[in-house]
Amino acid sequence: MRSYICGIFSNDMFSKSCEYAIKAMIFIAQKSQPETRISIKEIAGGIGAPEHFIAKILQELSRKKLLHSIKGPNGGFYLTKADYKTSLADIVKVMDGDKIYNVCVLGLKSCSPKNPCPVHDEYKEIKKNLISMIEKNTIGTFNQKLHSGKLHLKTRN
Amino acid sequence: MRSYICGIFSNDMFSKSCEYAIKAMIFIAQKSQPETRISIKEIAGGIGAPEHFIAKILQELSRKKLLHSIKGPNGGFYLTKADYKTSLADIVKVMDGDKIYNVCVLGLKSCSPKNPCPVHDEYKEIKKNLISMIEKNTIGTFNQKLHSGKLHLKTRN
DNA sequence: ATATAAAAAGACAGGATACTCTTTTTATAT
DNA sequence: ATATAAAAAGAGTATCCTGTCTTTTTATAT
Ligand code: FES
Ligand code: FES
Repeated sequence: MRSYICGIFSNDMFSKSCEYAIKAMIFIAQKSQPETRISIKEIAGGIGAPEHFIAKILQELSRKKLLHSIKGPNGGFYLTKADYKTSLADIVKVMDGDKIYNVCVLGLKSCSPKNPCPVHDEYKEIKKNLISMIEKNTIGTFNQKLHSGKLHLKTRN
Repeated sequence: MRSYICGIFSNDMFSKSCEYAIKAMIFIAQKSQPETRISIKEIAGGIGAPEHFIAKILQELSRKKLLHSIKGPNGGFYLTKADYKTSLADIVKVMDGDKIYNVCVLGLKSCSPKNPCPVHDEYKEIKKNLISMIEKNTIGTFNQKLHSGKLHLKTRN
């Protein structure tokens, strides 16, 4: 058995970058009042991610307008009201592209009913649910749940 | 956006090794009559995998008794009747371990209701379906479908 | 204007998966 | 017994994600 730690099946469901991106968005939503800015250091500590690594990710999210930032003293990251409508799917697409919609679980060039791999039919429904889930859930909905106090963001339990 | 090709979400659902393992098992089941042996070369060609790479994978599957092999002239790989009962879950466990049962999609140390990450509840049902799917589907069931002629194994369409 | 604080950007190191190449072992046929 | 064919095993390479470090840019406060 390979020692590689895997996700749903063999790999992580999300890339590490994508995991951190989702957690960071949720953390910022939770911590920031509208227009309050949070620093990279605070975010990194809050979600248990390497500081310089999460910095890169925040830059990417910022470039794609999923969050906003201001440089200089008292600067930092923040979300606008509109940003709370960002879905998990939006984040995943920014971090890893839209492969989710056409990737075959067995590695065929593309997933389609015309060229189905052996597990295509079995996976079809699951895939639909997965996509529906990440499209429906937004940062705002997670934020509400977090305030109920039972959810965790840090890697180490 | 990173150029990394991803699976369900960001990563491949299965590792490449696991994909090849599943395809190889299905291919062998399809090609071999009981006790007929198939060579590495034939398997590699049949599923579109690198020859020496699939060799390693077949060795691993063989060590774990998911398939059988004989060395020497006229040697090769084959499946016994019992081997047809191998489930996708069995293969995944051999190739990548049983992380599927306790990995958190957001990278927490473990997935549990006591320490839920923000997407835990949304993911719970999907995870159940995924696990159920790979546990129910066996090499034998795929083999029957393959013989209907519409399924594909090779990476390139 | 200057110092400062914070993000943005660039370059680099580590580790794991994916893949290749070579040698060894073993069973078969002659 | 010997040659041969095929899997088993070992060693090494490439690529990519992950993570670290340093420098640059920019906005703020004094
Ligand atoms: S073709 Fe493989 S999952 Fe659709
Ligand atoms: S705790 Fe994250 S998926 Fe269960």
